[in-house]
Amino acid sequence: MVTLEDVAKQAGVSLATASRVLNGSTRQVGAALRARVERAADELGYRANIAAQTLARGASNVIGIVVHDLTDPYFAALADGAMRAAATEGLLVMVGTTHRDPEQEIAYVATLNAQRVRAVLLVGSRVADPVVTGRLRDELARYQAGGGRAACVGQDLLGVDTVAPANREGAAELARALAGLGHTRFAVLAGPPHLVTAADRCAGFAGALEEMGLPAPQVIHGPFDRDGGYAAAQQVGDATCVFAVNDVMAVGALAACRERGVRVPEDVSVAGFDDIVTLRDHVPALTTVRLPLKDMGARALELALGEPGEIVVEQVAGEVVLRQSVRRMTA
Amino acid sequence: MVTLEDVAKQAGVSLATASRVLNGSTRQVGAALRARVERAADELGYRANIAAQTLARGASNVIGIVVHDLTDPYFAALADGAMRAAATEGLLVMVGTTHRDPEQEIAYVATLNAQRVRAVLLVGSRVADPVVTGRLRDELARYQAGGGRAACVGQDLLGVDTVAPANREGAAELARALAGLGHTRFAVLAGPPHLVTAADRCAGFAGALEEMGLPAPQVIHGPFDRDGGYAAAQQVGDATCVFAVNDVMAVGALAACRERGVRVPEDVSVAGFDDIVTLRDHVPALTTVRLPLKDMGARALELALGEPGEIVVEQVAGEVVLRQSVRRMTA
DNA sequence: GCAGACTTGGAAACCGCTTTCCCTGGAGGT
DNA sequence: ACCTCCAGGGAAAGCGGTTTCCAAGTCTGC
Repeated sequence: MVTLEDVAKQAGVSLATASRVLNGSTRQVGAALRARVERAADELGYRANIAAQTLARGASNVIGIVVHDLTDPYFAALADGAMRAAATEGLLVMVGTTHRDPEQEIAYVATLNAQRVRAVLLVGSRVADPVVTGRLRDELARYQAGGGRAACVGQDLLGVDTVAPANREGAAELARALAGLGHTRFAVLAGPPHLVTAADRCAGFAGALEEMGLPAPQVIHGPFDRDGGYAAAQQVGDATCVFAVNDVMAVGALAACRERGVRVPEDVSVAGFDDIVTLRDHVPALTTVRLPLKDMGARALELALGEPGEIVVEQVAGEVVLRQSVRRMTA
Repeated sequence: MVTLEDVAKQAGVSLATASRVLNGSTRQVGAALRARVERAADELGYRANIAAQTLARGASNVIGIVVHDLTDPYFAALADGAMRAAATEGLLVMVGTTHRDPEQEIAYVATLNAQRVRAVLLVGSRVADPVVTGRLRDELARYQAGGGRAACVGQDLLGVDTVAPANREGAAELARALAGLGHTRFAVLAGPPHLVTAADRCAGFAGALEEMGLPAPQVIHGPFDRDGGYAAAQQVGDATCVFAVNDVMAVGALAACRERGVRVPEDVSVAGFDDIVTLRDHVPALTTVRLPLKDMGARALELALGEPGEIVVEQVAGEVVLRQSVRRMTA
C-alpha cells in the first residue's frame, strides 16, 4: 500500500507538505510543490488511509444508521432519505439491520461508538420494555459522552433528538374519516403489544372511536410485518372495516382477503398507515395515513448533525389519504 | 473519550496487558490482572477506538456494498443477503447508493479503498461503456493491489469474482414458455440500451423467438425502473405479450395497463424478471424468472472473502415461474 | 533600506492501539 | 540444587496520517 510518505519522498517534499496538498488543509502550498505532489500521488496511485486520518483528526466522516429491516419499504425509504442527506454532506454511511432484535440495536450502538462515527441514527419503533430501553439509553449516553451525536426516528424515549410521527393523531384522524364513511364495526390488526408505534396507532384509533361513541374495535395482535397482517386478517370477525397499523401488514391483509374470496372494499374496507411507495401499484389502492418518509430520514440526519444544544423533538403529522380500499357504507 | 491508557492506568497495568485482555490476543493474561482490567474497562465505559485498531492491525472489519438504489426491492434483497452473511462473519457494512450513476460507483470504490475495507461488493448491472468500465476496473485493481478483495453481482466485466445471473438463458427460457402458450406477437420493455443486464435479457428473449421462427418483438427502450416500465408500456403496439426486463418495470407496466383499461392477462399478457419479493402481493400475480436474490448477495460476499486465487465466475440460473399475468392463447 | 507582517516549507509530537522484544520469576527435569 | 524453559508482564516501536511550532523567505509600508 502506498503511503503519504512514499508520495512525499517521490515528490521530494516533506510529509507535512504532502499532507497539506492532498488532504484539504487550511494552509496554502506553493503551486510548484503542489503540482509535484499531485503528480507523485497520481503516479503512485495514492489513496489516503482513512483510519489513520480518523485517528489523527479525532473525527470520522462516517455516520451509522440502524434499521430493523432493509427489505421493508418503510425502512428502505427512511434509510434512503437519510443516506441522500448524508451524501450531500460528504458523509459515508454504515448500515446495520437488527431484524427487530433490540439487543442487536444496543450492540450496534456500541460498535458504531467504537468506530467513532460522527452520528448515529436509530430508525424504528421503540419497544415498551423499560429495561432494554434503559440499556439502549445508557449505551447512547456513553456514545454521546464521547462526543457522538445521535437522533432517532420513532418515539422520544431515548433522550436524543427525535423525529416523531404523530401516530396517535394520525390513527385518530383515520378513524374519524372511516367513521365518516359510515363504518361502525372495526377491527385493528394491532401488531405486537410491546411495540410503541403499533400500540400508539392502535390506541389513537380506538380512542377516536370511543370519542365518537362507537363500539370498541376488535383488536388482533401479531407480528408487525406482512405475514403478521396476513395471519391477523384471518381472525377478523364481523367488522366492516379493518385498520392495519402499518401498510405492509395491510398488504398482507389484502392478500388474505383475496385468497378467501373476501372482496375489498365491497365486503370489507381496509386501511393501513405510512403510505409506503410500493402502495401505488397495489389493487385496490390502499387507504392510509401518509408520512413523508424520505424527508423524515433526511431530517433525522440533520438533527443529529446539528448543534448539540437542547434536545429537539419534531412531530411529523400524517395525512389521511382515502383510496379505493375503503367504501362508503350505504344505508 | 476514555482510552486504553486510561483503563491500564486505572487497573495499574501496562498498556500491553490491557490491550491483550480487552482486544483478543493470542497471549494469555493472568486471571487476577485480567479481572482488574475488565473491571476498570467496565467502570470507565471503555470502547476501543476502531480507527486506531484498524491502523495498528492493518486490517479492518468492515466491508463495503455498492448498490444502485436501496428502495428498489431487487437491490434491497441482494444487499440484505450480503448483509446477513456479513453479520455472521462479524463484519460491519458500509452501504453506498449510486442512483445509477457510474461515476458514483467509481468514487465509492475509491472511498472504500481509502477506508481500507476488507472487501467491496459491487451489486448491479454494468454499463456497456468501455471507458467508464475501464476506469472502474482501474480503481478496483488499485484497491486489490493494496490487498483489498472484491466481488460483483452482475456481469463478469470487472476481472473480479462474480455472481452472474443467467440473463440470456433465463429470458430465452421465458420466451419459449410464453411461445408455448401460443403467443406470437411480443413486445419487450427493454430498459436502457447500454445496461448490460437489460441488453442481455432483451437479446436472450429476442434470440429465442428467432430460433422458434417467430417474428421479432417490438423493442421499447427506457429507464430501468418502475416509471420506465410505466412509460414504455404506453408505446406497446399490437403485441399479445409484453416482457419487461425486470419486475419493477413490469409492475409499472401493469399500472399503465390498469389505467388504460387494458386487462391483464385477458387483453395482454405481462412477464417480468427477478421475482422480487413484493410480487406476491400484486394482482394479477406476475409471471417472471426467479433469481435467488438473497443467496446471490450472500454468495457474492463469500466469494469476496474467499481465497484470492483464480477468479471465480458463478452462473446462477433463473427459473421461469408462470403466474396469472399470462394466459394461454386459444384458437 | 529596514522593521514587521505574511507566507510557505519542514521537523517532530501526537492520535490510540498492536505487537515485538526483552525481562523476570517460577515450574519442571535430572 | 542447578539449569533450562516457559508463561506472563512491560517498554517501546511502529501503523499513517495531522498539526503545532519554528525557521526562513517574501512582501509591505515608511
